[in-house]
Amino acid sequence: MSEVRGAQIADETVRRRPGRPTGKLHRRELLMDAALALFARQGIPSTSLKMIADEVGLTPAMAHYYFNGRYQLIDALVEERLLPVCISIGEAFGAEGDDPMTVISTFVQRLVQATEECPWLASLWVREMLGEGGDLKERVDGRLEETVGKNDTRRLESWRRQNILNADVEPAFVFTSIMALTLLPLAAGWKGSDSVSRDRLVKHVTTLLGRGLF
Amino acid sequence: MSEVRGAQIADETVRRRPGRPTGKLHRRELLMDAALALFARQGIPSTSLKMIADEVGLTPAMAHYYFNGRYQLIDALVEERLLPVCISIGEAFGAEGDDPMTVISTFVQRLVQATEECPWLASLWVREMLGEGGDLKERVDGRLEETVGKNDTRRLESWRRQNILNADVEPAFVFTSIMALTLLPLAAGWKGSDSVSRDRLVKHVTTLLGRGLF
Amino acid sequence: MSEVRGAQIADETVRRRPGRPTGKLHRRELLMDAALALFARQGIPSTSLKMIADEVGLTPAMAHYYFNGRYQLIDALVEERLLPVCISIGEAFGAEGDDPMTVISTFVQRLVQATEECPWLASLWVREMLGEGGDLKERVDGRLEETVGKNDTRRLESWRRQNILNADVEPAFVFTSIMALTLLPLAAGWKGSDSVSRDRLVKHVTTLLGRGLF
Amino acid sequence: MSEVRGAQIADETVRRRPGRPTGKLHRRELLMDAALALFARQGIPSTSLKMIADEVGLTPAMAHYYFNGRYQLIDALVEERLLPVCISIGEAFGAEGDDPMTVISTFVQRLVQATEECPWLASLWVREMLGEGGDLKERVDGRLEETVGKNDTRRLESWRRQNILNADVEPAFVFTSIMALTLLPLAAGWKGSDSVSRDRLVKHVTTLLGRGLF
DNA sequence: TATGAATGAGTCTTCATTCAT
DNA sequence: CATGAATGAAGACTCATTCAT
Repeated sequence: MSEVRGAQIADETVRRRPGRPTGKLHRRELLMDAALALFARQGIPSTSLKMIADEVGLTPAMAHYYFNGRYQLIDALVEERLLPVCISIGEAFGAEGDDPMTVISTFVQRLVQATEECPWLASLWVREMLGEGGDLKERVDGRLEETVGKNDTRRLESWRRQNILNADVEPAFVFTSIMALTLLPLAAGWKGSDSVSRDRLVKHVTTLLGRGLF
Repeated sequence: MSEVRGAQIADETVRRRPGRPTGKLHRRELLMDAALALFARQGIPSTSLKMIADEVGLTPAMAHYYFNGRYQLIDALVEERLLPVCISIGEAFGAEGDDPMTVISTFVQRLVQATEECPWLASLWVREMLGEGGDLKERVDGRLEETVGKNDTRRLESWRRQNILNADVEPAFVFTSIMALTLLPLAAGWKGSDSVSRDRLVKHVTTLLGRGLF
Repeated sequence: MSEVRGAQIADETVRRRPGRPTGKLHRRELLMDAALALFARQGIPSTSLKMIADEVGLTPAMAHYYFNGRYQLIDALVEERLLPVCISIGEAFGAEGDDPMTVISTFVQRLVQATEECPWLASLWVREMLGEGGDLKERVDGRLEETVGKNDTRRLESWRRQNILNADVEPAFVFTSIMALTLLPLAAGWKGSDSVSRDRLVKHVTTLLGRGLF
Repeated sequence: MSEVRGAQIADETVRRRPGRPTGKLHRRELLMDAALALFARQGIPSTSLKMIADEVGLTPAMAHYYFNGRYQLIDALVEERLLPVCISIGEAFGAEGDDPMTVISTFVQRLVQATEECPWLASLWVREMLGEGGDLKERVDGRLEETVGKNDTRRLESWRRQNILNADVEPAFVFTSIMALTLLPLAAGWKGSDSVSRDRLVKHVTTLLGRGLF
């Protein structure tokens, strides 16, 4: 999953310029890291620019300077952090020719692995991508529809036509079910930091889905 | 499910005192109704006391007066609205002697039905009961542990011992999986207002769980 | 010119309720008085809500409380202070049957008299009603057009048709000329506080206009 | 009117140094042009250094660098742009031996012509040279007094002694009246860009003054 | 009980200015 | 020369809370 560039960018910058550990890029990325961490922990509306700036040792005015406003900071997070991960994960649904179980299993695996580099992913998705007023939903939904969304519906439609899907299963809920089963435990307090726990989650989810869906 | 007292409380109050349709109790309940609706729609941190008061045609000062502060308003919501519903639903896990599938099926059914009277339930749970800084988690978690929580773990432990649970399924994730599969679609934009859609969701979830878990 | 209610409103309130010198109405009017004074002296954009509030011994938050924002404070000033004066003065142009010189003379007289009760009038008009981005222009222009504006153009048109106007005089500039001759000296540093100076200004302007226009 | 150096300075600079079209002098003049345009359109207090710099494609830091601060930028505008125009126009009042009508007529004509090269003149004068807190008044007033002001008062005093002035006309208001009649229409929305309109304004004003004053 | 008034802290944002590079 | 970075002060506005009435 090399496409997923998360908090690494900043460190790479540092590595490339060992003598200037506080370049503009660096601080920008640090701010985004802090923002994601705080957003995931406290929710977006409870997190002020000052909190984010404090985390990096900057003034709120500087946080504003880098992003031209709180709103644009969120925009930047979506564009540079959230969307790349989502698209990278979503590609699992686009791969051709695989049998349903492999598709879903790969997807879940990628999803769980992504949360290793992006610990904020689960919490952010669950808290801000649902409902109507979510700060992220409006921004992400449209963007994802263009890329990933089409694969979902196409795949599911194809499975439904081939009667692969269990009769009592609602196609419209399948994708949500996968996301729910995978992300909710991660978003909850559960600290699945070690890879063993992570693997267990993957197995748990794929088992449930494999037996339940098909 | 007579134990589930949602928005009805207020009306009952009115019925009990037909001559004073705007008594203190009534207003208190109206405020809680408005608070729950707004909390579910916008999230708790984005909802000010003024918004809640406006919704009912009261002043923010009165909203404060009735609950002695915003914090205590949330306390009251938990105590008088959220916990009763949760306990009522959770009892499905406590009933003796049923086979696993019936227990879960009943639970899911109750859960979905509860969202009919309490449309705020799913959104509130998903948004504010996860992570660490959730406004509700700290308040609800302890209280639920005392009552419902024990049943969960006891039941799951018993199933595990009897080897009823699928080997690849993680007992610690079972309860979360049920909640996730049921509440996430409800919390998402999906408008499952009619009973048909509701029934389809129940069938979808129970099918997934029935085949997947056991 | 009894219709012109300026800073008096507040005092009337006080007079009516001698025991409560700090009622809401009172403070609101005091704030508007202070705002007009500061706006006239420093210009609208240079005057912060804090300055206005300080003048009355209130916090900026209270100034906001009374008017729901700086923008709305200006709205209130226009509606409750500026427009009433303008309309009252403008009626001089609407009176029927007078000969041109009397019309203009009355108008100038009213205008000058109005600045006695509303010392802010001249400065505010000259500084904020000209150009394009004026804070007042957009608000006042439309509102005045409905009432006073029609009289202007009708009268001027009628004079032009009767060949009363001097041939070298541009009808489109007549109204502006009257305003300019009267208000600019008042807006400039000149302190025409005593009635003698005021009368001299009226005589000066009417002479210039009387001989020049007709 | 070769003394009036407006936006031309910059181009002359370029012409003088064909090889360096973006020298320091050039940029300085460009900044002053932009400042004058914005000051005239929006008023001085509403115009930030950033806006001015943006207009020329420079950074605010550079704008600061060229003038050592916002305050000094305004100083430079007065010294290098505003005063030269004012003095050049004012000389009309200093010329010896002309009859009153010629003096005034020449003055008005120069004034109107000056606004052709300096479209900011009228707006700036009307908005910032009146009242007490005007950003320009304090700077310009003293400087003009030394040069032009003396002519004014001397001429007017001499006219008054010769009983040339109309009895009902106030000598102290004469100069203000001329400025008001000429600049106010120009400062208002009226777009007198074509020379025809300009000539009509000159004729209108001189007629009014000629018949009214003497 | 109920409200308008009041406050102080905190929100985001803008600004002129400074400074190291 | 020129700029990006940084700051502190100030801007308007919101909020939960308090209090006198």
